Amino acid sequence: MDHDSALFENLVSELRRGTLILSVLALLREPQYGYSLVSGLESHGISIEAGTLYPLLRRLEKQGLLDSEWDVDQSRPRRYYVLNDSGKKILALLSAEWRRMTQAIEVMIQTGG
Amino acid sequence: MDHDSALFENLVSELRRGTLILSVLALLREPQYGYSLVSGLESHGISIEAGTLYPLLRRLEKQGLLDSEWDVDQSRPRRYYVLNDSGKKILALLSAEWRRMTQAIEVMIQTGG
DNA sequence: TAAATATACTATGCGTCATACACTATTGTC
DNA sequence: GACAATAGTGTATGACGCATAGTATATTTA
Repeated sequence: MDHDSALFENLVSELRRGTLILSVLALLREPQYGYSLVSGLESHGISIEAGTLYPLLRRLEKQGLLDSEWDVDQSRPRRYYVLNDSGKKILALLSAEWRRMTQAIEVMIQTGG
Repeated sequence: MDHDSALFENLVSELRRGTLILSVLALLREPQYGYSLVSGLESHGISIEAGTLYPLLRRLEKQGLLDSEWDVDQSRPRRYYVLNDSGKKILALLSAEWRRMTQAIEVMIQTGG
């Protein structure tokens, strides 16, 4: 990997940053376990490592946006995560702010200011 | 400021992160000095502190995406920054990736997966 | 039986933003 | 003439985040 593409990859990482939370919150309106979240995001073209996701889930739960519980009734134990009311509220606010930002940026990309 | 809005502000900060670079690069297709960048971003609804912008400009220059020079012919010295060829290339790539990401996220926000 | 997939998780380093801080020149107002 | 507001550039540091690398096991498939 040459310098330019390394730099590009780094900038893309930074773009992904922050939006990751929004993506995860959006998917967590329905209960999901970690592995299904990784697959779900991947299927939407958003790649994330498990080692990145789990600490994020811990943090979101600590911040009181989601709840989690183990399901041990299936072939294998899975820990399910889902938004609670607070999380749903934040998701709505964040989505609105996201759209506002994307529109502003789109204008700048197109016109240059 | 209560807990919820503090949390929300924090998440918005994270959203802004990364997109800041894209915004700055977009505006720097035309030469700008620091203060004009802050005003320009502000007029698009993207707020940024000068203390955040200048280190970012240093970094982008160090990464070889932009050039800068002092203009001392005006009433007051100003340092102008502008994208170079490498920066323009990166901006084009990054814009494309940005649009791809926003579309993916929009789908997730709307459908939940 | 071997390999691939499914599944969960932690620790730590590196990089980035935000805040606080420091400084000067010009313009406008009373 | 004095004072405030605006214009303008920058640095240092702390808090916090992702990414990488690593660990571990169960189930399915070949």
